[in-house]
Amino acid sequence: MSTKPKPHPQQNHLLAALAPDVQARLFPHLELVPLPLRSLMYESGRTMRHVYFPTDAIVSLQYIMENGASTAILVVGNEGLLGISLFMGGQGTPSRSIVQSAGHAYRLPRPKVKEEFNRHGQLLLLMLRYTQALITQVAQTAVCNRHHSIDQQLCRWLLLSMDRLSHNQLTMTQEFIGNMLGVRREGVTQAALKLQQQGVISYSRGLIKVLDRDKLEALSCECYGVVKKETEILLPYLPQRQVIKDVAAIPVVTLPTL
Amino acid sequence: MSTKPKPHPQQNHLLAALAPDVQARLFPHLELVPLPLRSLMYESGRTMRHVYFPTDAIVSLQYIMENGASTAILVVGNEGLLGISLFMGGQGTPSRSIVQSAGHAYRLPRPKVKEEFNRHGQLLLLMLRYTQALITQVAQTAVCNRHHSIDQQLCRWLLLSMDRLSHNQLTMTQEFIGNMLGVRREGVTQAALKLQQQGVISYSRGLIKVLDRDKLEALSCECYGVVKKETEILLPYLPQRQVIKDVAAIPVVTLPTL
DNA sequence: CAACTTCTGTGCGATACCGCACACAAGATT
DNA sequence: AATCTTGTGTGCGGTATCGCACAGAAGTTG
Repeated sequence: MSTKPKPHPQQNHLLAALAPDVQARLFPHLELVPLPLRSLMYESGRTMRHVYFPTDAIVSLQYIMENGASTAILVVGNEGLLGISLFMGGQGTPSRSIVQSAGHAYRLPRPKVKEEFNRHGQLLLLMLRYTQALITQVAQTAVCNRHHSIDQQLCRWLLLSMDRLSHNQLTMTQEFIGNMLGVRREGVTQAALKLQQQGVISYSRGLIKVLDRDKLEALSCECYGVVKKETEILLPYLPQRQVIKDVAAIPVVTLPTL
Repeated sequence: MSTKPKPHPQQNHLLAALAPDVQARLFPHLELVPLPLRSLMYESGRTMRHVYFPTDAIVSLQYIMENGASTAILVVGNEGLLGISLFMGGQGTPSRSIVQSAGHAYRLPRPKVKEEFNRHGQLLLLMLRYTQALITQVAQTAVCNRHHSIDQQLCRWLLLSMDRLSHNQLTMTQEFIGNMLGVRREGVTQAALKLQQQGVISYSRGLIKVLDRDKLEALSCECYGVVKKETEILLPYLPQRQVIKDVAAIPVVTLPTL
């Protein structure tokens, strides 16, 4: 086992934006959870027991149809959280959450979330704001699914993923992207080929490198920009505070295999 | 002017579900607003000043693309409310709200909503639960747009509208439905023809009558059922209470022309 | 009644995407 | 090296939907 440095809770923008006293209250109850590539964090019908705040992982939320077809409706990274039903009032959602880029998340158990909800403090306000941004993303996905080509949607998808990473490499096959966009793998192949020929990306066997981000944005549909702009209005980036010193004291948890 | 009986606040399920003391506190601050067919209740970029609780009107929320194409992502009737951004934390949303079936709504001004939010009472809990149901509807719309035929989506649309009416007649042209579904008018014509030939609906010049609701459900995609089921879990129907006696005392407001 | 507007029906070629089948290429396993 | 698995490229016919053009039908207005 190597001793890689633990990710810090402040890598998650929502946690980072909290006032020092709120951080001091909450952080002792956080648990660090490694999120391996392609692991399932949630499956329809189950009950979520934690809210997850990703630090360096990306999670996709997808709906599965009766015939097995699927579509991703949302991408969550360190700008957000997973498990809104815990404070919105439901037990779960008819969706599935899959780790799209390996990393970690800090999680807060349900009772603590409830406690914080009742306290009616800063965390609740942030969670609700994030939820509103989330709705925008889902809605724009609906519009995009209706009106835009696979080419455009692939660009949007790559950008959504890029924004939540600190580097420019994505680990996902065209088959996987097809599942996320709800289109055929061959359709993704065609679109990816065009992008590669234009020098926007390069890829091989599940490893995609983004070479020209500006061009990618230019080739994407407006949906990416609309959501980004709206999110920035709702969740303006707040300077990270440094409060916790002893990250090492936070326990590490292993997700049960699903 | 005729003296039709005013709709009662309790016709809105969320208001009806409130405890008597909450109703007593809130209802004096409600205003009745007539919602004429096709009027615009909200347009992207504006600031919403009220939360609207429809009693007998239906409102559609749509996103407009740069090229003018549009798609409805949500239908709101007496089961819900309009203006979630007022308590979720934003100023507005990049969407447009149009009255799809004439009727009325009671509205609560922003300061009162805020007050109620801070009180952290039953109304907030209900609004959040409704918001979660709303997310499910938007997400399912995204999936539906990706995977289902115009035929199926027309059925879903008719059912969504039917559920929010007390009768079986819809006043909307095929052109209008096309705008809502984000498809061509001709596509709607084809789908509607099939339904009429099967005796499921009959229609003429903007007036649609649903003749066989069961068949409509059978012909619809699963999306309708998924959302309905999820909504029923989140917002089980609560018996209506009768508290307010003097409905006539509630002021009637006219929406500014947009 | 005539003229006009609105709504609905229909035809036709173009296009995007699908489903399927298969070939090939890059790693992984033995 | 031989084999196997996984990921990617390609071709082909089928289908849903589009964009456009136009015709007819049902109300509306003058």
